[in-house]
Amino acid sequence: MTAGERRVAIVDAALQEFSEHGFEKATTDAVARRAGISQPYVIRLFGSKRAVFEAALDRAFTAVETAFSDAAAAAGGGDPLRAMGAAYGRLLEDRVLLMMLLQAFAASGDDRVKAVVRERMSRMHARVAELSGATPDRVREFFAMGMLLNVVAALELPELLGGPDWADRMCEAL
Amino acid sequence: MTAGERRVAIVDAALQEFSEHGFEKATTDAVARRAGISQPYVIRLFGSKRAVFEAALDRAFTAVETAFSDAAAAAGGGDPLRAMGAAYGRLLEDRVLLMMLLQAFAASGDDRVKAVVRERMSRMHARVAELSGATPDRVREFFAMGMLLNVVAALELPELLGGPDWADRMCEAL
DNA sequence: CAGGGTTGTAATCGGCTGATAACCATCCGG
DNA sequence: CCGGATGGTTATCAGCCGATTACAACCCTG
Repeated sequence: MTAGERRVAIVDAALQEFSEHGFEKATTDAVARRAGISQPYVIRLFGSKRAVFEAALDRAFTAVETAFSDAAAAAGGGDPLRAMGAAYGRLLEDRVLLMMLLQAFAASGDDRVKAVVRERMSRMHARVAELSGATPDRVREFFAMGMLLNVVAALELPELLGGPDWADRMCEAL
Repeated sequence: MTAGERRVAIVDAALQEFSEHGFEKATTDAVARRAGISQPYVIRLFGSKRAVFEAALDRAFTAVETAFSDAAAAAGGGDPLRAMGAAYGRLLEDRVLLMMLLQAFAASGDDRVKAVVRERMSRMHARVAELSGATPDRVREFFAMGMLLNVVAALELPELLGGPDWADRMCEAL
């Protein structure tokens, strides 16, 4: 397997580990085992644990951006913002991407992570505003609901549906 | 100083450390130094690092609940939900409480943390619905905007006001 | 088939950190 | 003044984890 393919596999594994455990608790050894290789090789291909984290974060943001672009393109005559919201809801299903974003927000105490997140969020905001043509108020509400859904995903509230009604109420936004 | 007073001081220190660094990266030694005592004493008074975290989390949730109750009580004839939103904005100013909540969400990969957060969020949701008398839709939007503000606080976007316009747009919700 | 680049591993190190154990100081009631 | 309860500390351990080093297998290409 080429180093490039290996890198992809490592980012796959890293996305799982970091999204579940966060930057600090996730170990490069767990990433390596998940990718089927040895821990030192992970470090060698990326240089450091932080670099692996940033690669995984980059993929997560890129996936969301792609989903938004595709949804807007496929919206046709409908409301692009609603189409993007539905696309985000679909991303929610596997929980991994969204948890990764939440972990990145939480890791923003670190200045480098914060800089990356700021830059990507800035891009995403501009892109959503451009694709949707919506008012600033609606765009803000769109992002607010997205953040709520991140937390809903983190707490695994969908599995509570049919339970306490507050979970229902929050989830029906989809 | 009595053990009870010491516990309060430790929770104060823990709130700072955990909110900034998250559960994993924050150290009991840093908490101890901030509280002006030795690291083993922190462990002895709380039993474990996790217990310190949970105590700090409890205080954060309680502070928010108190702020909401006070705001609703002081709302008079005005809109209680708007008053609570303003109160949340005021809490945002010191960033610590909100960051603590965000860290708790991120730490929800841990089942015990997740259980605590679910329970407290459930209580808070019920309380807000009761105090405000608002429709489920409005209550959900209220929480969504709160989650957005958490992220805004984490990324320290207010310091960007006057910079890229997306930060302005998100912050003007206050 | 020589040999260098590529892909990978085993062994190990070194620092950090939560937790434990043992000990010490101070205060106060009888 | 004695002795236990209370409020602490120092010293130390034991495990984890990221990173480094040195080495090994493989595969092309000339």
